Amino acid sequence: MEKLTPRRRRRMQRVTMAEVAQAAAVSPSTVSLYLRKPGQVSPAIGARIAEVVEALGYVPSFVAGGLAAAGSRAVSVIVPTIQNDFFAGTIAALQAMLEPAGFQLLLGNTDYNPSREERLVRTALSWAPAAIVLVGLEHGRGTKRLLLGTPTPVFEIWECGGSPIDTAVGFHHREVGATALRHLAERGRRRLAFLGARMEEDRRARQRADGFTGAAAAAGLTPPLILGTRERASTEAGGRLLAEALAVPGRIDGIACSNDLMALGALFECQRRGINVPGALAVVGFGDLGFSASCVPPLTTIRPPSEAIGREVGRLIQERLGVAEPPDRPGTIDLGFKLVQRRSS
Amino acid sequence: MEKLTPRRRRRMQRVTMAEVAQAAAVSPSTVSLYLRKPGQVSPAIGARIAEVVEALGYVPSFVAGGLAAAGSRAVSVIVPTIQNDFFAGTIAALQAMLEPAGFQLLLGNTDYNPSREERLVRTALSWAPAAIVLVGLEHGRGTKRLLLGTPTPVFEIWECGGSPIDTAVGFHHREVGATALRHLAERGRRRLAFLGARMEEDRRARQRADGFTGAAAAAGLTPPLILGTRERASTEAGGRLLAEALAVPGRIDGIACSNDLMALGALFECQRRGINVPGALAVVGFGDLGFSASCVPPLTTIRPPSEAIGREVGRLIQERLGVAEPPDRPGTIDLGFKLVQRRSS
DNA sequence: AGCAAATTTCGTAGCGCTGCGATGCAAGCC
DNA sequence: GGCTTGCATCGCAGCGCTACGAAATTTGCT
Repeated sequence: MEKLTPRRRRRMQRVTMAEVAQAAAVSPSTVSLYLRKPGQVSPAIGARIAEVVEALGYVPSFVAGGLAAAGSRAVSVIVPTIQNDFFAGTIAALQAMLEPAGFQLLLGNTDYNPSREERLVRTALSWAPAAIVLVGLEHGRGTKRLLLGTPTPVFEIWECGGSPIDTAVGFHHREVGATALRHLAERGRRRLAFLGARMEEDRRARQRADGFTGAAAAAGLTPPLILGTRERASTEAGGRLLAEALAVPGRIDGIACSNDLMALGALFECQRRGINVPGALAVVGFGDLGFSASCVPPLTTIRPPSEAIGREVGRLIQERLGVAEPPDRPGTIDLGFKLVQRRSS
Repeated sequence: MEKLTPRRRRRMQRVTMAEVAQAAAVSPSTVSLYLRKPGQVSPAIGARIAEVVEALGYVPSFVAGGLAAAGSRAVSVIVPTIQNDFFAGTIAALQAMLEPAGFQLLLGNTDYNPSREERLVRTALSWAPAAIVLVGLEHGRGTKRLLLGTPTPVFEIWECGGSPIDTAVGFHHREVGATALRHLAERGRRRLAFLGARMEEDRRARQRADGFTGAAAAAGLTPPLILGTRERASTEAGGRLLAEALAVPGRIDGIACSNDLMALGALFECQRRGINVPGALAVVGFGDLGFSASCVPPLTTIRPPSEAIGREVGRLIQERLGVAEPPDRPGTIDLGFKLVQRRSS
């Protein structure tokens, strides 16, 4: 029984580790060891291997490596949208932490759709990533089941206060809303409104609105007007919602927005209508985006720890690298936020 | 010679395809076939497999699959930065095209650093992606060598006019600059300036500036003032550069910016100084970002085909899926751009 | 020098899956 | 009936690499 047709399989790589080993006159194990832990190989042989790698243009296969090592150097990040400076900042910071360690980011965006989130989590797990990062503490049944059943570390970011699957890194959105309200109250504002985008889907925006309302009650103020829109945050929506708020009887004198982009739109609307900010209307945003410090007037806003979240998660992932067990119990890291007062309030 | 210590290796998966096969009383090949091409398996057996998959919570391993199939369902995307609405839009569109086909995006950002680009390309290739997407036509020596040596399809996006490695999908930035200039000239502006960010690193911003200058010469105008900054585009930088431009003797009456964010900053600066736009100064941006239609005054800008690039690349990747050979010769797809006139000019 | 200990190198057995050809079996044809 | 044809299913040999333990070599110590 001999091979009649020698099976010819499609090859993936041009140069394999075995070829490098042969050219350097060492065993494949040594090449592998050198590539992973150069310190454990004698300098002479190391140099020889390095030379051959360079000469042959060898590129290791993470696919094969991941299979053999039962785990890849990839981190799955699943966010609602990347067209949003909040998450983009976190992702960039995370990437900056992870890149030196040779990690790759696997990106997915759910567009605030739970069933897409589940599909993405499933795909993510198929890659056997070193960790999986997703936004928020609320997930669909199926998603939760998938995540609870995996040994992969799970990081839930940009939210605090619920019960995380593994580790949460974020801050309290209710507290953000309450802070905005207290600030406006301190500035003497009494008739307030909250302008939000995507309030149905974005639980965190809703939490900020709730915190705003709650703090108003605590301060003995008239319940604030809560206005929302289905669309994503934009200056256009901000302008439109402000117009709506102004049309309501009983003149408002202060607003908070779920996003600086909305706040900027409100500022534009004020400019169009000749409303003095902060004289007639105080405006507080959320996000401290690129333009917030230099618009007219500069925007008072609440700065979330976007980059800090990315950095912290990056750090935790590396810390957990070798560790097989998840921590004894789920943990939450509250990174807080900061009110940045500028001239719009 | 018997196994004294039965080698125990770390397992990657909780449930493997073999276990699914056993539970469904079929061979692993059939499970694999069903998962990849359900139509080629009889309905009865297909249903049985589906049931077992669900019951066991089986998640296939793309790592093992990719190794066996010599190629993975991942697409590497390497951009200068994701903190920029331009590229974020392209990535989102690409993701939307690819997600239904089960692809994953591998993201990297170079921060406009060529050596980081090379490192990222190397990492990307290690994943044996179905395609690799990067921004621009200019790459370091090493990067180019890596890309020329791979059978993986390479897409260079957001630029046209050079010689692509494989396929380019973008538009002409020089032409963007020229269009901005011609528009300003038509509106009767004669003393012009161009405000750019990251001009050293961002070749495309430079090309827009060059096109602006070139068209000015062609129109017989005084050579425009070209002002740049090292930092990334921001309203703050836009305001500062406008201040610089206004300080130069010989009053300017029209500006073009390398980015709508810069243009917005210029508008803010005008507002602060009481300069009438477009009366005393016409402003043209680039990007048509979210706020551009609703700022004060609404911004005339040039809209790049951000999403169209993503969609087109997504389409091309799927088209190339089974095909082993790259197209006969490199190709370029010019998606054009559009001047959107609003009230700032 | 002689021996134990430490360090460096190697051989081998998979990781979980897919592609290829083979096999079995029912249907179609002369 | 004997033959081909077509279809569904199966068996097996890897894909390229890493973990593990063992072998070979060097080092340290008396």
